Amino acid sequence: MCLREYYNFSHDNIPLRNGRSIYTRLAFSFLARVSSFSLLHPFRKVTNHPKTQQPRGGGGALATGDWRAMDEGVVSVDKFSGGSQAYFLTHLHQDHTRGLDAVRGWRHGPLYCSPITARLLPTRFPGIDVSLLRPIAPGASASLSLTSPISGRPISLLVTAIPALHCPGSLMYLFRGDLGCRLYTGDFRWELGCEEARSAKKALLHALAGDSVDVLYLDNTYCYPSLNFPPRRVVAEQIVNIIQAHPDHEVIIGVDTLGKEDLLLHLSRALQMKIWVWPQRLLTMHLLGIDDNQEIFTTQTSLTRIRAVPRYSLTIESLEALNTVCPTIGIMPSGIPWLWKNSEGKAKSSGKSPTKSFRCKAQERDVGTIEMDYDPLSPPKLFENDSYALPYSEHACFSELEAFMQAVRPSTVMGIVSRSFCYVNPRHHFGHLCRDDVYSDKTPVKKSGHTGSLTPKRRPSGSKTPKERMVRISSSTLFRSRVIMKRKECRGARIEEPEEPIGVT
DNA sequence: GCGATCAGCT
DNA sequence: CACAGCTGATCGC
Repeated sequence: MCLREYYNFSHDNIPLRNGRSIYTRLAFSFLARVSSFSLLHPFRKVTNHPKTQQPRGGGGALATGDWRAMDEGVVSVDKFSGGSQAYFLTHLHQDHTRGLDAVRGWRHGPLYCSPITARLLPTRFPGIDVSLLRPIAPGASASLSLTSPISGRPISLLVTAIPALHCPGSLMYLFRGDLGCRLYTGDFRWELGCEEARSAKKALLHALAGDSVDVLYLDNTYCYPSLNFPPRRVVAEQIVNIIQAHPDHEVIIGVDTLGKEDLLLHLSRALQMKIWVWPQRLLTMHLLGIDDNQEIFTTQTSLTRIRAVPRYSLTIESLEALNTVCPTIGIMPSGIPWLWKNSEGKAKSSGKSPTKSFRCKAQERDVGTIEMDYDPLSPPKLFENDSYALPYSEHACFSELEAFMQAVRPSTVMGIVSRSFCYVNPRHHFGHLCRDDVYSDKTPVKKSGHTGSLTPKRRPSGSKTPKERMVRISSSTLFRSRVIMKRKECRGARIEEPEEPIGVT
């Protein structure tokens, strides 16, 4: 395949070191966007107010209707379709910003987020009215005086931002006040072996001030008992070793638009090498302030053999194409288990993409239990001999979720991720860690919505007994249930409103 | 014709 | 089977 052919086919945004034709559709779209980049408006300051004391028991001070109001007219998290009085963004990944309008901007109301997210938002949503942004620093609180759209009575909330350690600027939100005590984790990691996570735990416990969480909305992405992976710093060092073992290779690392910066920084420092990123990613790095002297990241391909490329660009075809020009290895740092489990470097290359190869493996495993525990002694391979997948995850693994549950001990817990590998309701695994699991045996396997409003939903029975839930679930069961749920979603299945507010007895 | 949303895919 | 994200098709104004 000649170079021109290579750049003409779909994954044409991986550059070569000779620098030819590196600017791609992605790069051009970045340039178009950056032209409309404007300076940030000075943000309105968030003031702290004394904690609003509320009776225990999950907001029992208010009538049933006010719980629905929290869904319909008070507060939304990672949901921006309007109709609420205050909006909260946990982090700037695309699947958490649906409803934010990139062109016409944001008009629905005050939008709370971290200062880092506020800094990045105008680059992703150029039309946003920054005067509506309400940055909350990690650990800080803000008080909200809202109104029940049903009763017209005032609602006081105190929200505290907790570092989520998922990607730069990611936050959890702890809500206390007239609607009870609710913790929305967003996507998070919880590596208690690291100082950052211990500090986040401290901040969380401090914010709780002895109060207990009525409803925990949990990142259940990897809520499956055998999904455990090492801390990120351990995996980062493994990636260093892999690159060092290929001194004459180009290296392609798949990353997203935000996240895994610490990995790239570690690689750069450990290997004493710059890292190529695409132009928008470079802007992001500079906005994050992690490479002010421009010593680490570059958009010049001639300066380095390590390139961070959009994750979707790292495929069998792109690697094969690159290897026709120069020896290249691919590295996929990802928590997705079927990428790094036991491929033994013998992937089926008949498929056009890594996905197809792994789908075959998943089907072969359907008869058995999923076993995803990571073995660091076995070099993980992605889909060819020259590619590697490592469990560098920005989401908490099962043991971390368990530790989190033990620290929080909520009255009840709900998963916030519907499109994930594990869509089993976290209550199936952590019900015993809930103080008052009022929905035992009555809950759907999966929450219908992805993220968003803060009103728990439930569906009448039909789920398993507690004993049945303890049985390890085969991947075929997971797959079938998933398909069913997806079809229901496609048909527009709805979950009815809760018959009574959580915690009201 | 345009933007928003959805479907499909990786 | 998809962490998050791209692309093209379709729909409604």
